[in-house]
Amino acid sequence: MSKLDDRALDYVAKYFKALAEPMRLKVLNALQDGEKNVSQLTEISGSTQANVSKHLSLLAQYGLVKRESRGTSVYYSIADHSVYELCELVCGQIGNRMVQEADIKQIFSVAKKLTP
Amino acid sequence: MSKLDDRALDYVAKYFKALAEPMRLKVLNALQDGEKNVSQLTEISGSTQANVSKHLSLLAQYGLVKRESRGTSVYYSIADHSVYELCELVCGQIGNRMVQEADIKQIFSVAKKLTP
DNA sequence: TGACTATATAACTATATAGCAATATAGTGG
DNA sequence: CCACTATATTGCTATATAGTTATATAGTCA
Repeated sequence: MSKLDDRALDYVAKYFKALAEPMRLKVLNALQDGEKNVSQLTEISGSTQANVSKHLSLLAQYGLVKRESRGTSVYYSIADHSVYELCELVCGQIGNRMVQEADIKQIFSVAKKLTP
Repeated sequence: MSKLDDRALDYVAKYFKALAEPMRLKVLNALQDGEKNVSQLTEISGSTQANVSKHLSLLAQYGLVKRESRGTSVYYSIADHSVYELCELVCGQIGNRMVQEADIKQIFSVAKKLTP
C-alpha cells in the first residue's frame, strides 16, 4: 500500500479513536438534547472538570463538537449529527451479535438510548 | 448515570476501539474483495505474522470478521458489512470537515476507496 | 513416526493516554 | 485595580496495547 493510503488509514483510525472512550460517548450522549457548558457536563459525567475539559478539547479537535464561549462559560454542542448514525450502526451490530445473551441484551437496550 | 448505562458505554467504546487502529482497518480493507488467509493478510499488511494474527483475533472477538480453518490455513472474512457503512460515514464527515485543505482532500479521496 | 508449514501465543519493550491534583488563564462585577 | 468564577493547561502516575522475537500448537504429507 502507498504512503497516502497509510495516511488515510491513520486519519480514519484517529476519528474512530475519538469515539472509543466511554467518557467521550457519555459527553456526546449528554449533548443530544442541546448544548451544555463545561460545568454541566462535569456534573453529568461524574468526572473532574479538568478531565471533561480535556475530552471536550479532543472532541472539538476532531470536529465532533462545536465550541462557543458566552460570558465566563463555554458551551459545547454536537457539530455533526452523523455521529449518532455511527452509534446506531454500532448498537445494531452489537445487538445482532449478542442476541442470545440476555444479560448483554439488557445492556444493549440501554445503549440504544444513545440513538433515539 | 446508572451502572447499566456505563456498561453500555463501555461496550460501544470497545467496539469503536476495535476500528481505531490503522492496521486493523488495513486488514478489513483487504478483506473487502473476499476472504484471505493469514499469510496473505501478512503479505498485504506489510506487518509480521504474529502481529496480524493478534489483530485478527481481536477483530474476530468483536464479531467483525469470521474465522474458518481449511487445511493448515485459516481464512478470515468480513462478518458484517455494516463496518463499511461506518467507514463511509467517517470518511464523509472527514471529507466535509477538510474540504478547504487540498492536502487532506487528497488523502480523503484515497480513504473513500475503503467504501466503494 | 518425523519433517514441514501455517497459525497462535507468550514475554517483552516502547508508546499513548485516561484520570488526578495543582496551577494558569480569562471573563465578570465590585 | 481586586475578588470571584469558569475553563484550560501542566505535570504526574497508572494502565493499556501495538509491535517484536521466540516459542508453541496444529495440520499435512513423506
